[in-house]
Amino acid sequence: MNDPIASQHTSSSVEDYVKAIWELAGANAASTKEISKRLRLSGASVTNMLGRLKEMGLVNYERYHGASLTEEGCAQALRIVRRHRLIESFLLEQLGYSWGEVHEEAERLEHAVSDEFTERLAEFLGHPARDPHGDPIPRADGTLERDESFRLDEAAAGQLVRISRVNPENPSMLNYLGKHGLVPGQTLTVNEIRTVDGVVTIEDEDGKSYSLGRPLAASLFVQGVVEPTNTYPVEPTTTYPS
Amino acid sequence: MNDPIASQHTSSSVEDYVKAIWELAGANAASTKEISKRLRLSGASVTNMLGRLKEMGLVNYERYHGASLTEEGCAQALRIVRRHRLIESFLLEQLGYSWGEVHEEAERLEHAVSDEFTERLAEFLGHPARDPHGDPIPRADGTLERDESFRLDEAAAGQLVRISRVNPENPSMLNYLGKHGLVPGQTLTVNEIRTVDGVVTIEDEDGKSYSLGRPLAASLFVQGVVEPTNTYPVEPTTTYPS
DNA sequence: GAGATTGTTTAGCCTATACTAATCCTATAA
DNA sequence: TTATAGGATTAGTATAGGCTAAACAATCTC
Ligand SMILES: [Mn+2]
Ligand SMILES: [Mn+2]
Ligand SMILES: [Mn+2]
Ligand SMILES: [Mn+2]
Repeated sequence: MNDPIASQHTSSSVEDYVKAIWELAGANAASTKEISKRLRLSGASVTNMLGRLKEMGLVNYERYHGASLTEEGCAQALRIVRRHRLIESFLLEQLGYSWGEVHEEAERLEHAVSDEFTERLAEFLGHPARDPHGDPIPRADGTLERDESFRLDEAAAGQLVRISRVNPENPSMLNYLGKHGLVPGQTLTVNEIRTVDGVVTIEDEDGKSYSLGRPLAASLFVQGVVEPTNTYPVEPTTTYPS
Repeated sequence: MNDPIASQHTSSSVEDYVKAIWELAGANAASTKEISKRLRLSGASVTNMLGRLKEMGLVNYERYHGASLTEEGCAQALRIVRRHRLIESFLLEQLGYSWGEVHEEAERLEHAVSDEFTERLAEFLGHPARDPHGDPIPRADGTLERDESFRLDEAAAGQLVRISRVNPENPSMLNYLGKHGLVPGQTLTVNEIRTVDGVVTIEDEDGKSYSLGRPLAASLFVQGVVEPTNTYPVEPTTTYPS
């Protein structure tokens, strides 16, 4: 059914398109506009590529109705995302890159490394579960830890939460958050969610409090801190981003 | 004089051409044929690219008379070779790649890493002077340790020599040499150089002896082991391969 | 239901980098 | 000095992946 030869040589362009669709829409369809905005390409270029991705069996696409990943396309996307997040981890933890620098470098390297390299790197790093931004690293078998976190500005006042991940898109926000220790793993108390302007006031473990504007608050993803109620160990997985 | 913008975006093709000329000819001119054989491209493709490399100021080229690197081209080549050899070192020493596997992976990665990555990797590895094959790693400033080694089959019978590098081109030979500990640093005694068939008989530090056919003997580069006669520390450098 | 708006596609074009086949040069050998 | 073999170039073509401008479709507003 699938041509295993064809699925070998995906160019870096193809890989970036497939990844973009996965990040934008998960299992749903992404529009031409969304993709073109994210990849900073003209709409015409995207239309053209969607046709070719369809030929390659990587997306379902009908003109004027966007594109969604096929199973093959989703598998490809996960492969690239795994590479990306492992490489980011390496850059930060081993080479001493800063939080804001890792993304750009990984964006290029993800297309150049082999599966061999990827798995050896995973081994070298001790098979990390999450990247420096708290995003789960897809496993070699193509499964992904489900992420149950929500945006900080959607928390409730008084709630005790833990930062699980941050939006990696904006380097200057990353920079600010990193400087103040607002990184994955940090526990926070939500003091106030002000509906007027969206400012969220929080207090960290050391009792230091911050007032974060909506853009910053929306780029912090948290999970409620609760006593575990599970009696049996269930680890839900998915293949799409949260 | 030089356009600093133009020298920024060298594609991976351009980088491979420049590196090939450096490896084939050093400061001299490489012929279209030589380049096409090394890169496994048609002669027509090479002719075409040489014209463009000339436009970019990377080579001196006159049709029918081969191409030699300009200063700018040589600097580019050294940058790529530095990346290549540092990456090879990382793959072998840190990720557990075997001798035969490192070259192919480095051949792709050398085009994807940034200067930032390269220098952080050099730091991470402790600024190694040579790669796993014994080839000197160009320094960040564009200088290169001069290599005074000669082919094992050009040694003299009875001579005491040390392996300084091995030809990295042939994976199966690398494999054989690696398996028998015939790696850079190993000291050997040359027992016989048989002119009839080119077989070289050597003895390693443990007294084990080998008879190497011409192809194998020619892919081992050695230096004579002598007492140092230098009274002042001179470290000769160059920008071209030996 | 008719425009107006906005997103999408088509048409036409461009560059980089390959290829083959045909032609042209150069150097060597007689 | 000239024929010739082999290397080099040209001519013509292909593919991937971009672009702009113009035409077209879907949706939103009145
Ligand atoms: Mn990318
Ligand atoms: Mn990340
Ligand atoms: Mn290469
Ligand atoms: Mn090497």
